[in-house]
Amino acid sequence: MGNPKHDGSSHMFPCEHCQVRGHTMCAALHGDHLAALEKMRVGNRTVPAGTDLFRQGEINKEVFTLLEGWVMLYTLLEDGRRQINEFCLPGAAFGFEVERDSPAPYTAQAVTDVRLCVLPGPSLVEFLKQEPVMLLELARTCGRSRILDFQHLMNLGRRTARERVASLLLELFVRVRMRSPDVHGDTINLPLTQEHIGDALGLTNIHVNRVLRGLREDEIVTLKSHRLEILDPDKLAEEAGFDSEVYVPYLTHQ
Amino acid sequence: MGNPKHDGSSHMFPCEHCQVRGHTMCAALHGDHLAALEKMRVGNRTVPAGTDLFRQGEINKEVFTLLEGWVMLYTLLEDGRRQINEFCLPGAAFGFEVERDSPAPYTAQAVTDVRLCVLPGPSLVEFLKQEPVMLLELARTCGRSRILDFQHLMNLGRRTARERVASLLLELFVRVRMRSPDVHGDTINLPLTQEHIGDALGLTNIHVNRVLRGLREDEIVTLKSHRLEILDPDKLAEEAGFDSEVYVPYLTHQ
DNA sequence: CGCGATTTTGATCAATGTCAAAGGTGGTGG
DNA sequence: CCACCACCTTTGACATTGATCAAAATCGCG
Repeated sequence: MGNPKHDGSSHMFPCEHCQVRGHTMCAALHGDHLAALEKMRVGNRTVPAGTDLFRQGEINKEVFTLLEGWVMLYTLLEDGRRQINEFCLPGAAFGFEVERDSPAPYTAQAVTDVRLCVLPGPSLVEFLKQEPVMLLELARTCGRSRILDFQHLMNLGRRTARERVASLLLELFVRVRMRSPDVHGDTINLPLTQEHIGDALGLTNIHVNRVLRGLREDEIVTLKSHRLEILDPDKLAEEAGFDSEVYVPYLTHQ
Repeated sequence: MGNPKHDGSSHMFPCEHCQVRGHTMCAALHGDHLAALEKMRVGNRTVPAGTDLFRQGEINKEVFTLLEGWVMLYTLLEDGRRQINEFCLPGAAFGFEVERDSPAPYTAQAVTDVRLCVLPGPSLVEFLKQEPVMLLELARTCGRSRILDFQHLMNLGRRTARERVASLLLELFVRVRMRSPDVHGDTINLPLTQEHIGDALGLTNIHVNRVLRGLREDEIVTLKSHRLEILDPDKLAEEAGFDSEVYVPYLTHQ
């Protein structure tokens, strides 16, 4: 776990060339407006897996946009129980301070090595007031995330362990695939441990393991050395109780 | 369950006199700006307990602001399992269509008799583009709601039944109390059945009942005929694992 | 008073957690 | 290039929480 590498000269990464801009609220900006945002940037940052971007209970004033890699947002109880609230994929933004000067109620930690774009929160808020279209996109994105949260509440509250695992794997498969529409096939990289999966689904890593074995034996999915392969998409969707009609639209951007 | 009573003449309820405006995104508006919003209003609406405002799977184009009573947002699985995602209290807004022309992924239903302010969604979106401060407040409110969602994810994923019940009761007590700062005392109206509580917490109504008995026997809270009395606030907070420092700020508006 | 909805209690069961320990795997330094 | 180590996965035996099934008691309301 090394130190973050910081790129001071932010003009080295012009927003014009940003690989994920189309998936972010920045997509709304062009020309001078985009240039103004670019001037505001703290810069890009690269951190190794395991790094905390900010911690539960501490004040955070930076807004991050994930360029590459996976980040997770989680909450801890005092005795160490962990709930992973969200897995962030490239294009996702996080770190907005919704309540001024309040400590962050969750931790953001890099799951893999990660590359981020960093903006100063307070300046961004001022900027957004001048750019209602971008602000609207932020609000929409937040709304979409809440729909995903609802899906996860359903997972935790009312689904069996097997349904939860199926649902999460399918969700992640769809989300990863939607970011790279030109790639096809039934396999993706999934840089999570079984403990990550358990902490997102309210299960122990041990039980996740047993469920994964079941899904493998039934030839629905396999998960081996961070590769997720979907053997039977229809059966998986059925196991997950995943209503594609309703939920896929909300997985697109995020 | 009667029909909704609709008030056609929206000028009968000027926004100036709105009881909950201070708790909503409308708080940002004054003078002509507020008048413009008022002109847009469909009007106020009164519906009896049990009415669906909109249903999962159907398109909804109205944005509701709750003026009086309780509303719940829930998601159903095909076999009838229900997850209540949120209890809305006066001042809460819901019904925004975050994904254009997509079916609502959850149902909004009145828990009690309810009075609402109704705005046409598409016009509101256009209006918000002209009112960045109000739009910012909308985004902030959505962000705050997500923090609550995270709290609920922790409930469902990592807390025991007793902790969940304690946490929900404390949350609702605080939220109800914060809306009427001049009222004091250790008792509030809680118009939920034990089945509502179970469906919000991923428990059966039967188990909720047993947990409530435990909390009553330990002289922590009593819940009888829709009155919630907090006998021992400190013990309750301890049972709930509720970190007031961190979470109370996010309960204020919503 | 009577009916449907809700609460309450008891007995039993199943899903998932806990504890323990044995394999694997990948990465690092000698 | 190998050996070691930390971390992760896998499996088994057993414990526990909360679900399920059944039924009685109570409540609110017309």
